[in-house]
Amino acid sequence: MSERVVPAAARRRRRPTKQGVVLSEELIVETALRLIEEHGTEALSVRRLGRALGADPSSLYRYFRHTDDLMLAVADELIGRTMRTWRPSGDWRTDLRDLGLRMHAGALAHPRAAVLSAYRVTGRVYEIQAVEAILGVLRGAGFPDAEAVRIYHAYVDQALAFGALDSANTALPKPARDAEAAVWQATYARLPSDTYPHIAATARYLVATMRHSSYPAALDLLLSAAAARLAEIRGSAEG
Amino acid sequence: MSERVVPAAARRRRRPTKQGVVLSEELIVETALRLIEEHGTEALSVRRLGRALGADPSSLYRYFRHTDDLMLAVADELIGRTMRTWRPSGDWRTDLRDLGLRMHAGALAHPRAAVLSAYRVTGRVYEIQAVEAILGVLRGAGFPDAEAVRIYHAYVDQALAFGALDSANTALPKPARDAEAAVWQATYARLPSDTYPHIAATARYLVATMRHSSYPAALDLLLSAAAARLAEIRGSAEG
DNA sequence: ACCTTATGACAACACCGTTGACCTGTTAAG
DNA sequence: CTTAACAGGTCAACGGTGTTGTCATAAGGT
Repeated sequence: MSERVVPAAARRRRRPTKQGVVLSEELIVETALRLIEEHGTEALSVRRLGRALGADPSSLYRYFRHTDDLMLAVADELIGRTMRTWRPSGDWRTDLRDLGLRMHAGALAHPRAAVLSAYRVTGRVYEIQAVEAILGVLRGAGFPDAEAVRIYHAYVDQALAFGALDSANTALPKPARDAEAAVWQATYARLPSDTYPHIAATARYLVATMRHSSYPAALDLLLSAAAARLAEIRGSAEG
Repeated sequence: MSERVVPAAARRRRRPTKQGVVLSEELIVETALRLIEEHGTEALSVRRLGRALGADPSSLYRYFRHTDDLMLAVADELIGRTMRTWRPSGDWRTDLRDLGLRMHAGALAHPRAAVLSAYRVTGRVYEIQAVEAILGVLRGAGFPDAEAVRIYHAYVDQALAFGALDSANTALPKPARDAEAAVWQATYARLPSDTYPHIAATARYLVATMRHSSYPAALDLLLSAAAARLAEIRGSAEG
């Protein structure tokens, strides 16, 4: 053993697989993403990925230390794709709203990766660029550094957390999701108004909104609060 | 097979295990929670739980259809514990803040259950009570129904999402967590200020805040925005 | 006291991630 | 052009997982 994984830059001997495929970090990451896209969250295992690539599962351990490492790479690629298509307009609130929704959408498109990337710091290129960009928007808007960091942190974690939450839900096997919907219709919509007055009174709204993610609403609340804070700051700076 | 699981109410023959334990849904749920508490997230598997109970793993399938069902039961018990110790004061903002922090803390204490309960509707007793209580606080504060539901949804999902996010992080094996911390210190704190001016400028704040959960900050932002919205509503109602 | 049957136990299945030992084609040095 | 080193692919195995079909038995109603 000693060191099984060789850093991508130092790779030289491109020996093809028995089935003729030439492996690479990128090919593996792409295939993993494709697998998740096509066959859902649970389709991703080292063994299946090996099969999809036309390589022995254990070969992957020449490129990634564990499954986790692989998932971090996938996660970073995801961040990269989101950032690559983002064009800041100059208005901080619009930009952060837009970016938040993009990150959320990206997460939904790749549920399993989203869950992993949400609670891990990849420390890879794209992640760093994203951090820089968001901090830039906030500081550009006039938030003082400490405040910018505080809001940055809440903003990013919120996007990641909702992304993970909603995509975990998305990734449920179909019967389970149907069961969820049924619970709302069957259980919550029919609770008696004497024991559960508040639920009964709002049942129609509840059933309607529960279908959609609450992320946009939560995001708007956060941005409103930030805007209010900024107005305060500007006011006291002038006064 | 046909139907392996018998509803709790209909159980009659309390046959003890080979090792002399009398199983029950409650005992299983409690043991599962204890196992998570004592030996961390990964200590929970059907087989280990069976061992801890002194029963064959397959016996558990007489009580729960799959692991998932079991986890939902665990999740609901968690909600129950949180609600049982909550004493509303009458001030909506204080109460929601308090409850949010409690839910978050509860999630952190039981990482694996938190992750599961975050994206599932249990439809069980305690969950329903929680929904009723929160809606009650919001409507009592004067939010009109549609608005109350919108805020309820964002509030709950945010609590669950951050709970899951932070507890997933908590549940990382120790070496992985140390690695995370190292990434912040080693990578982010040392980026050159010419290519990453915003990160460099705020590095000290970044490193400091990244240690703590951003949930309290996010919660406060959400509640501020809700308060602002409420003031607006009251204003237009009077005017 | 008997019979039914709920419920526990057993054994097996198909999967999983990971690793140590082995083998071989590529490549760089002579 | 040959050759030797070794990166990188393969194989087989380990110990784990959730789940299920089948069997055995003690509890409880009659």
